[in-house]
Amino acid sequence: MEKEEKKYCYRYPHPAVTTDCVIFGFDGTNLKVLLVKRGVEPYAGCWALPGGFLKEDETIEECAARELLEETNLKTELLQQFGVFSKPDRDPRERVMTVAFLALVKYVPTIKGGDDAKEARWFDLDAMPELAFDHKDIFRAAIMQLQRIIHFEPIGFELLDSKFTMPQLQKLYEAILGVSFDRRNFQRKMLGIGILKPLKEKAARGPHRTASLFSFDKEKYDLLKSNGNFRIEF
Amino acid sequence: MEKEEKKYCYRYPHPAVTTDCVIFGFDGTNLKVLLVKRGVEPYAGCWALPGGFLKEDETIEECAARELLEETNLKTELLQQFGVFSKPDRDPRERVMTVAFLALVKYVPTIKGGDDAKEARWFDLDAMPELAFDHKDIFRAAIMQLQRIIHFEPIGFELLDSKFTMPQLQKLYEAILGVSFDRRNFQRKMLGIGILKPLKEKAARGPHRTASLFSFDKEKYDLLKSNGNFRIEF
DNA sequence: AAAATATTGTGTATTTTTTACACAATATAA
DNA sequence: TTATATTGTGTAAAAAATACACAATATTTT
Repeated sequence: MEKEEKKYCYRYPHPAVTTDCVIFGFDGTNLKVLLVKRGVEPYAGCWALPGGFLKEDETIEECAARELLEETNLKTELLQQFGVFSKPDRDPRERVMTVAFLALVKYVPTIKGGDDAKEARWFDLDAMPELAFDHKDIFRAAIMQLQRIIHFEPIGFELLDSKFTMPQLQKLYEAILGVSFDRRNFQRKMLGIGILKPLKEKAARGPHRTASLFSFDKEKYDLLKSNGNFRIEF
Repeated sequence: MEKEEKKYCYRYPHPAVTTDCVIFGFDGTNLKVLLVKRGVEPYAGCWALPGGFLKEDETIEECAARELLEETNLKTELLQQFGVFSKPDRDPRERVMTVAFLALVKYVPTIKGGDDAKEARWFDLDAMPELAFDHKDIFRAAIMQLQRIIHFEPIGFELLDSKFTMPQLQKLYEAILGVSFDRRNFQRKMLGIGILKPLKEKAARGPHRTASLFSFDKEKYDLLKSNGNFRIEF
């Protein structure tokens, strides 16, 4: 290790900087998180949040987007930083500070891992494995962030298919907030916000009455957002 | 410059890391921000957010608290990170990434500058000077963060004296949110939350009727907070 | 000493929003 | 054909938000 060429030199100590992404997906019933299995030490074989080192000419946002694509081949619907984790000894190799990102993606069951053929898969929130580094702390902070931003961002539409039923939307909100809503009141509230477009189509999915489909009305959302009038209270 | 000893060497490029604090105070009428005048290049003589470089063995939070104390001699009532600013060219010297903090302090008119005798003073939000680096962006993000957290944190009590009147509290909320409230409805809402202790004392301050004083009931607040029931809607 | 001024304390009626709640319709599976 | 599970739909009651006005009082001015 000491033999490696060290060509980046500074007068003062600089930490290494990484991004780590907590990627949420929704399979229709459960909220899930995407983890990758580490191939190298430290924590080889351990599950971890996807992430990697900041490059010289990219912003922290560009780094997160690049790493996420490289490791999971997923397109993000929302990617937002929510915290810096900087305990000096959080990485045994050297000082590494990480900027944590919350990512929302449309769920696809099987993830094609990254270039380095890392295994990647979804975990239910209540069946998470041990995580490398301080990733458990980052994960916990991400859940709280998700519960916070649900009031200010239409995150349902990032996580659901472009056409979805009201019960699907409700299940998603219930999964994120860990509560349950009255079906009729939930629907009234959502429609009242004015960013749902009712479609003519229906979605048949089982031995019961068919649910109608909706889509996200992005124009109306952008209008509300720009007027500062978008807010969902529960 | 090139003659300086460069003793911290790495295999890959590492950015320098700083913290910058957007420090808010309230003088009873206006919300204010504390700025320091830079003594050295780059941007010598220019106003900037107080901040400085991360040391080897401190977390980013410890760095922010240390820098804030060193540069302003103020005790913070609330200190919370809200964003990373990382454009590769934001500092002309070298790559410097900054973690931005929001700080709330009890207002004192005159600030005793830091060790390096930097000038430090309060500015009204609508009379800010030009700022160094990308500090204008950081400042704007801080205002938005403040407007966001006012719904989840009792920030009035961080910014006001330990005893305060209802009109003072109202003026503060109005200053932060940029709106005005009906006096009676504001009082009813605030008292309804249940974290205000009415005091026997009164505060005489002018040619008019005296206002009663209140204090913050931290015990009740902690109780509400731990039950997840603290939220102020406007 | 009296009057003027500015600001505080206080309550109610109206509107809006939230909550609680039940039964008929229908797509599939048995 | 029947059973099953889930959807669509409306109303009444409770709670919360809003709009609004006048009497009280500490200081300053006359």
